[in-house]
Amino acid sequence: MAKTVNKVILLGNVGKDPEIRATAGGSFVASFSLATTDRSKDQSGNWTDRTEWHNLVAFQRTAEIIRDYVKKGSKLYVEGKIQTRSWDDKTTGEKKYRTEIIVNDIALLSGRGEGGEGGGYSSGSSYGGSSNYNRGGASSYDQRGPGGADDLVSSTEITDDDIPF
Amino acid sequence: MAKTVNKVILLGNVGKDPEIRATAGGSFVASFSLATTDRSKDQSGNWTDRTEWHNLVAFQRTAEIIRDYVKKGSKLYVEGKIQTRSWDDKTTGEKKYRTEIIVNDIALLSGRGEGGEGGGYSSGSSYGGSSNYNRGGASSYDQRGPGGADDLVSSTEITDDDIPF
Amino acid sequence: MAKTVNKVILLGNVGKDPEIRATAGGSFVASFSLATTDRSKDQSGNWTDRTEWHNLVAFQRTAEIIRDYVKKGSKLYVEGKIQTRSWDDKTTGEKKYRTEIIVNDIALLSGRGEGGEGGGYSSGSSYGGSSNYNRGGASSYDQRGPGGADDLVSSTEITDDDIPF
Amino acid sequence: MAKTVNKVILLGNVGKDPEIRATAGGSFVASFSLATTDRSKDQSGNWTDRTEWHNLVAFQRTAEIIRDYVKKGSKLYVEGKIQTRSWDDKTTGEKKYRTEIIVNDIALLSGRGEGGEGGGYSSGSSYGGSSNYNRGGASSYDQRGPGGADDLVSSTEITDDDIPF
DNA sequence: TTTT
DNA sequence: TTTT
Repeated sequence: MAKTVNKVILLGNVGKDPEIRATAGGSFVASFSLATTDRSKDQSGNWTDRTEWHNLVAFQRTAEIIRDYVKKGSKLYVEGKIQTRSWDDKTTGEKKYRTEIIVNDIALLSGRGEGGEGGGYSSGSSYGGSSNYNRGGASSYDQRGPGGADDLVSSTEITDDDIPF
Repeated sequence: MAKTVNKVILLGNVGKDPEIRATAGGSFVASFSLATTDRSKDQSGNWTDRTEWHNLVAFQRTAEIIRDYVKKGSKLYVEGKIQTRSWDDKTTGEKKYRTEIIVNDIALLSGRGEGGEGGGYSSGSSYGGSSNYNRGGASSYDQRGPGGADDLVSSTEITDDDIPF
Repeated sequence: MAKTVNKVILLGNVGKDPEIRATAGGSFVASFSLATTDRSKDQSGNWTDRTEWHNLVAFQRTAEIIRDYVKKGSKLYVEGKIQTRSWDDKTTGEKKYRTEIIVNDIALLSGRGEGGEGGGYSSGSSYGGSSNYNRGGASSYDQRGPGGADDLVSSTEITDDDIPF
Repeated sequence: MAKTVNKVILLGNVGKDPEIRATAGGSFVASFSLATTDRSKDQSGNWTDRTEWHNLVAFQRTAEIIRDYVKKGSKLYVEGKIQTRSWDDKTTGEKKYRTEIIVNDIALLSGRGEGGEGGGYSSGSSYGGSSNYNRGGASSYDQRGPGGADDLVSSTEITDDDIPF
């Protein structure tokens, strides 16, 4: 039973390709930004748009789905909670804050091919970074057994059945 | 019609008496903090609580209701949206950020008398600050006509009809 | 200020082309169904999908947007509230209930061309029904002045600027 | 990952003491109604209140908390989803529908002693029905070991430590 | 059937 | 800085 509630619902577009890190324990963390746009009237009575950028962080299975299917421009529905981390800046000694949305669940609203100028869902390219992972890799969410991700890359035609959710 | 969604739902307790400011135009702004508590398992598998402090800002009529009925300890349901303001620190020149919840609607969950060690809903005390307002003052939400706030303070018994919502 | 909260958030697909009715006062009402799908484990531990059909009702400007841009298959984000109407069945005398979602806001998640086997967003066809209106007509939400909807139909290439939201 | 969203947020008052049933497997089901009130303007421009009654159903641990702590008049925050069951009426043969909110989580907003004219949280009374359970009974959520519910009833003073959440 |  |  909840004693308090801290709930966020966002629907917007991803600003850049997500950054994926692996933890020592082999789990994944995805970080990315999401833009929402508010239309409101200014003092002069004119409608103006204000874009809000949210810092999102996702873990584990959700991070893997993001790694594999979310890229710059993707339209996403997100449920999560607000969390603010604070630390003391090493140089200035100042208290610093960063507010992030801890993602609980997402719904992908961009079809394949939509949502970004980059490659498709399985680009096969690799950054080569040590703890930087790339979409298109095998996901623990993919439970099709041997063949898994390779099939995803090599199949001549990708059907809906190839998408593991 | 919305193109994007930026929605926050919070239920928690107010950390301090809200700060109320008046704008040049005679409108009100209420600023206050709200605590939510998350229970999660740490690495050792023990349940630990983490308290999250949210910075809330409310305007106009909602600010007046907050001025009049919300105080330290009040339990509150809040709907709003996330907004991050940024500015350049004058001394260090650094970019600074502050994330706030812009309040759209609230529901007061503390009965009168609950939610704080301080006085009741109409303390009658005054800070004397130039643009700092105190609960118990006349509210534009109070539409009882002449007598308004004074009656609220002087009446021997406050009934439900005295609460303007 | 709210005393209670009755809030619904849905994201799903429209089951049929919406029905549009006009009120005596010249306002519009849109009725349509929206499907959401729940994945849960049955008694045997197998994942099963259950589709839930929601009856949605929208009014005024939102109804017009739905008339003009929503059709069978459209993916939609909806905010609203739950409302149950009841009446006595004329033949059996029984009390009957119908629960509907009163739509407050929507976000269209299907691009143009997506979301339905039917015509595009501006079919130009007409049912001819007395109080049955068709997408593609001039909308009070369309504020492009003279030319409005006709341009929408006749233009050789529809750009984003043609979509009035 | 979600493909669709079906989410309900309610904050209101419980209409009657919840009904608790036990399943053959020893699990619990709680059924109760919750009222929300909408204030809207009627045709004449007057504010009118409309009370909406929601049928809620909770399972397992949540059902036990409801059994033990929720009663007529309790103020409750609820998260859940909409579900409509249908069946064929045995006598008339008609299709019948009942829309219910399947409860995922609750937050109790009535303090002990608040929210109902009836007894306290541990009335100790029993209906005697075979599959009808009463608040105050032993809960699997209560992990105080031997003594459990009896202690709850017989203790001269109930402290916060007696509440298992 | 609740609540204020 | 809240609350239980």
